[in-house]
Formats: sequence, C-alpha cells, structure tokens
Amino acid sequence: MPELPEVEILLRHLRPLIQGERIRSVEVRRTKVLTPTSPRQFRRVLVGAKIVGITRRGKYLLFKLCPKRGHPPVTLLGHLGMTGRMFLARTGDRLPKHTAVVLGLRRGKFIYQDTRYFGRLTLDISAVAKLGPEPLSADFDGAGFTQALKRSRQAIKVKLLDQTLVAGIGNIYASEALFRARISPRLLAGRLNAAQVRRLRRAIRAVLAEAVACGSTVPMNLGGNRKNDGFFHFGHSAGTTDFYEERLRVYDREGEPCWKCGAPIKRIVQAARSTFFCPICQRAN
DNA sequence: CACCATGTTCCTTG
DNA sequence: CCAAGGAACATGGT
Repeated sequence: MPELPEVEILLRHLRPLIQGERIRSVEVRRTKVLTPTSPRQFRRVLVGAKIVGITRRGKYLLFKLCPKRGHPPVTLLGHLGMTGRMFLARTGDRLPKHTAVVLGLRRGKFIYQDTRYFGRLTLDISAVAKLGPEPLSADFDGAGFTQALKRSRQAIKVKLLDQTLVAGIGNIYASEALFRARISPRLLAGRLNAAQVRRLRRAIRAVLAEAVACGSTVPMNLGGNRKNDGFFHFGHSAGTTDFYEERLRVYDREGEPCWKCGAPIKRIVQAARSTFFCPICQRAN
C-alpha cells in the first residue's frame, strides 16, 4: 500500500484519467472516511465540481476541485491509510467489497475502496499543514534535518515515521533507508553524527526515488478488482511476483541473508511496529 | 484461536 | 507546552 512512492505512482496513474473530469454523482457508502466532513457537505461541494488537478504531499493526494461557477476552488484530500485503493472502473462494473466512496464521472466511475477504513477522502485539509518537508524536494535540506534530529530522543527508526520530520516515509521505507545508510535502527536520533545524518538524508532520497522509478516501469494492474492487484501488494505470496518486493532489501526478510554481507536479517519491534535490519551492516556503534 | 499487517490520531504520562 | 508511549480504529491473511 501506500507510502510516498506508492502514492506518487497512483497520482501519475490517476492524473490523466480524471483531470478535467466533472463529478456528476457522489455515493458515500462509509461516512467514516469523510470525517470530519459531513456527507451532506461532501455531496454539496463535490456534485457538479470539476477536477482540475491532482498533486501529492507526503502520503496525501490533493484533488483540486472547481465547483459550479463563481465559487472558489476547494481541495479534496485523500489518504489511503493502510489498505486504501483508488481506481477507475467502468460504469457497469459492480463495486468491490469495502467500497467507501464512488464518484460518478462522464464515463466510468472513480472508486475509493478501503478494507480497513483507516484512510480518508475529506474536505478537511488541516493534516497537510503539519507535514515536514517533501523528501524529494529542495526543502528537505541538511540543516533542517540535522536540527530536527538533534532534539529527539527517540530511536531513529521511530523518528523517521514522524511525518513532521520529513513527509512520506512509512514502516517499509524507514527500514530500507536505514539499511542503505548503514545505521542501526536503535540508534537515538539525537546521537547521529554529521556523516550519518548526511548518509541518511541521501539514503532516504535514493530509496524513495528508486521506488518511484521502479514503480513507474512496472506494468501495473490498478484495476482494483483482482486479488493480487497492483503494486500495493507487499509480502511474499507466490506467483505473480512483481519485482517490487524483490527491490526491498530488508523489509519482511527476517532470517534471509543480507544482500550485502550474508548475515541473517533481524526483526525487532519498536513502538509496536516491526523493524528489519542487518545486525552486521547496521551496527549500533 | 492467536498473531500480524503498508497509518494516523487521540489520550495519557512524564 | 512539549516529547514520547500506547491504545484505538476495522478487517483479513496466515
């Protein structure tokens, strides 16, 4: 599912399909995902509005909408949570299980589906203001990153999940970035030296950029109607293996040999979430 | 049945 | 006020 690279790929997929389209109908099947926007207001703003553009910020999608006429543009914010998907379907297609919202377009329909309903499709965009710098932009600079890390007493792996530090890193790419930077996930954020901070910043950029580049070249199935659908599938289920999972060096590879030194990858739990790392390449000192 | 899961927010504690 | 830790949210896979 969705950390920054997956959301970026989804954005690129969606943009040509829905940019310029007008929303003709709105069906809300799970009001929770609109929170705190009311279904009534959601409908009022969306029905008849034109989708003039989509952008991404961290793991959020921002749909810029132009309502009927005279009204100023509004922003619709989408977040996939852990299991969310967004895709286009044909008008006649039946809705998949756990469809939360359906937007009827000129031809076809936009479906937001989310098994666990942790995601959002809402007019409340306040979450975006709290985000840290965009990791693949110039805003993510060494000085700011150094400062933010300095005051933290959390383990660096846990700190990387803090979206105010830098936006878009999730549990998978946090482990991947630390492996690439050869830094122990247990090292306290405030204890990284200048060389480590620099390596980590570069590793974050490299890992995310590579994931986007890789995802861009994979023939994806974003239809949302098949079991092993799309690149939002992680894990090691057999068969259709996307080399998406092959790309991950440590995540979900407990016990497998380290890609670099061959030592078994270790799994630990930090802040109630799994961390994967190589105990040799990422020594604590 | 038990445990695990790509994320965020809210509450509590220090 | 701020940082940090943990539960809660809801469902499915193994």
